Amino acid sequence: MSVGTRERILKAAKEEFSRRGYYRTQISHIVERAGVARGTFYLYFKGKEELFKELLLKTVSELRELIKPVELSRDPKEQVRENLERILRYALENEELARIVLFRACEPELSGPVREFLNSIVKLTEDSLKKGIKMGLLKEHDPHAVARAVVGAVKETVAGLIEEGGDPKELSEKLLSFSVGGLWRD
Amino acid sequence: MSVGTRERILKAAKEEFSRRGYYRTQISHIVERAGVARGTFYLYFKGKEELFKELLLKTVSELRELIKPVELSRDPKEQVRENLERILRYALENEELARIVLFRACEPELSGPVREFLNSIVKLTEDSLKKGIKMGLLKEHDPHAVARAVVGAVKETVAGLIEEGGDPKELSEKLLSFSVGGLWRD
Amino acid sequence: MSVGTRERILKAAKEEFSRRGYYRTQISHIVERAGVARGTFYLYFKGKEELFKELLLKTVSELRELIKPVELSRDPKEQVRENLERILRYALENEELARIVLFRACEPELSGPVREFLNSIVKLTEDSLKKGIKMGLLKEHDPHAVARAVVGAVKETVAGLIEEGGDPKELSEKLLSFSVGGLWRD
Amino acid sequence: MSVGTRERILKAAKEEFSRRGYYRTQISHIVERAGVARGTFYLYFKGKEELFKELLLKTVSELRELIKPVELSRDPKEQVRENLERILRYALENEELARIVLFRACEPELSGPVREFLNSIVKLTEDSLKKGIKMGLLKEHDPHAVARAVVGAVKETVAGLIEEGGDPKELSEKLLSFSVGGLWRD
DNA sequence: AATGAATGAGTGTTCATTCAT
DNA sequence: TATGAATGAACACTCATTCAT
Repeated sequence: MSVGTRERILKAAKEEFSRRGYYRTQISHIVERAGVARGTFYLYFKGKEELFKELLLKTVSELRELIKPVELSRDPKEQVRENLERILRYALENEELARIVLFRACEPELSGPVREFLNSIVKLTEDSLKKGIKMGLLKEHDPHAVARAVVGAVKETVAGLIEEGGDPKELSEKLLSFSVGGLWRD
Repeated sequence: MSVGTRERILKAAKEEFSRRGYYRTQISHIVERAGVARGTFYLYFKGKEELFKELLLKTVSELRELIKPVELSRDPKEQVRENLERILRYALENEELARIVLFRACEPELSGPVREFLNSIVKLTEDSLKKGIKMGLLKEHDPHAVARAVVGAVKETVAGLIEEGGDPKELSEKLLSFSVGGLWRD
Repeated sequence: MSVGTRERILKAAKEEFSRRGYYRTQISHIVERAGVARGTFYLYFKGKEELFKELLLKTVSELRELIKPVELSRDPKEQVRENLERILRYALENEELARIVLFRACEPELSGPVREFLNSIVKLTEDSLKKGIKMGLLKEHDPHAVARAVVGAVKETVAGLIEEGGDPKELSEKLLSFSVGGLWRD
Repeated sequence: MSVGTRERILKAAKEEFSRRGYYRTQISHIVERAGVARGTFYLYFKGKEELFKELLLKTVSELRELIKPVELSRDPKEQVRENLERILRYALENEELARIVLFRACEPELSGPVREFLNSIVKLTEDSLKKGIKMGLLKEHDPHAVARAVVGAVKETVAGLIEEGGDPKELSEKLLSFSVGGLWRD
């Protein structure tokens, strides 16, 4: 068989979870969509919760790999923009996973990996901001508060991309331009 | 009785929903916390879903009232900052409601009012940006993309305030300063 | 007050039970229709079941009183017809009670009084038939089987009167004529 | 397995419904009697009400098939008697179903199919009576009133057969003889 | 590896009844 | 007498999981 049973179930689960959320998605929805029997599901996954967490962990780990550390040898703004673009592109190409991470992981017991990921991104951003400030490149903002704001701006941009479509490259440029230059003309 | 039964149930429900989310919260959790009998719950609320929606609708409607339109007679930046401060203060004083709206309203059937609210705020922001651009006050950004980014920044700042604490006034200033002036020194 | 609270409740209960049946009728239906508070109901009745049984017992006892023993000094057929007419008239004037007894007393624990009443009427009819046979007035039918048939014919005629209306006197004549003379012309 | 799960549940349901009536019968009664788990019930039936209605519909449809139209080529009385016998025999062989239809289908929302069936039988009887009158075989009775009476007599005879036992053939003869010839000797 | 019938703990909701006022 | 807020036992139905085949 060209595509394994496990992959069929994973694909079906992504679709169902992203449409219905964790609690409204039933095992029967998943196995029907995957075209396998109920029992087969439990040959590949310990249960519904484990499967959901696996999807979350896989996604945040892939997202993490998309974020490359900024090197001093190249323009840092461009590198940040590339990171943004990669994330936006990933969300566009993995819409269901992005939807699950952004909108469907809200019960406390399930959202742990996502919250950790976001916190680590906030931390990463904060450290970069601190570095930029120290190097004199950035204004003297409160790095933590601004890091949260920036991460929030990115999250919402990703959400917008998923809901309304758009071009990852352009959006990354707009987001960067706003973050870097602010709104005010003067 | 100094405090009504309905209020006791509402308070307990806010606490439970904000801690456990909609699906993990059972009626028995709510009535036990409220110190009333199971049947009493149904004297005041049609059911679990209705109660949850009531909490969501009440919150977004209160949030909406906190946002005052910007008047031309005063400094617009200060008015925007006041709006931000009011929202942050509300979230701090109504932590449970804020947590429910931000983190616990994610199942598609329940999150409708919240999504509508956020979309309306994005629209409002977008219109303000357009006006500011037309008046020459703001740079020529894509108003829609930037509006999403700004709303995302606010959302995440609210989330940070709830999770880590902070001062609404200071945070509103930091948020405004970042949005207005951007990160870059030059 | 011209009409007592107890009577108001009884009246409301008759209406509700006859429309909805025992299980679909709730105490709240009865007290709302009666215009009294929930608690008041329990000042006058021990509970829902007791009230229902009271209605049944009252009705069958009133029905019983309508059936006069046949005297030898007058035409027996006319006396039977008068009994029938009285029963039909009672059903027409007490439609709700009749409906309850005929259609709404079907759960085993509730229908006891009605079944006993019907059995006693079958017995009464049977005895009359036996007497009539002994006196040479009636054909030599199986008295028990025929008594059931006759009682069934009366029951269904009462039901028809309630559902479709009609004149008690005429119906009693038709019923008697059928029972006495049968269908066959020859 | 020699007998299917669905049949086991149906059998148990017939027994419980016929003994306790619709509302007093709990799903737990049915599944315990059937020897299956609670959830198994819902694999085969949508719910308690649907199952009850299925039993009613099945029974009235089977009863309907037992009633053969009277042909002109044979003695009409004998054909009517055969119809009666078939119905009585069915009731005897399907005591639980007969008991449900006769005694347990009394709540307005549930009794619809039974009422329709009885009305159609009254109509059928009425039409036959009219034909008989037109052909000069029967006396000039009010066909509708007499049809109700006849159907009532049959119903009660069925009830008596179930409660007290008896021979379908003999009972059909007695019932016919009473209906055809009446009670009066002269 | 795959099936799908069977399981049973869990949960939202109802409604007759009580009791403090 | 009358009230009506409060009670809590009861019940239908769901659905993740198991297991014999």
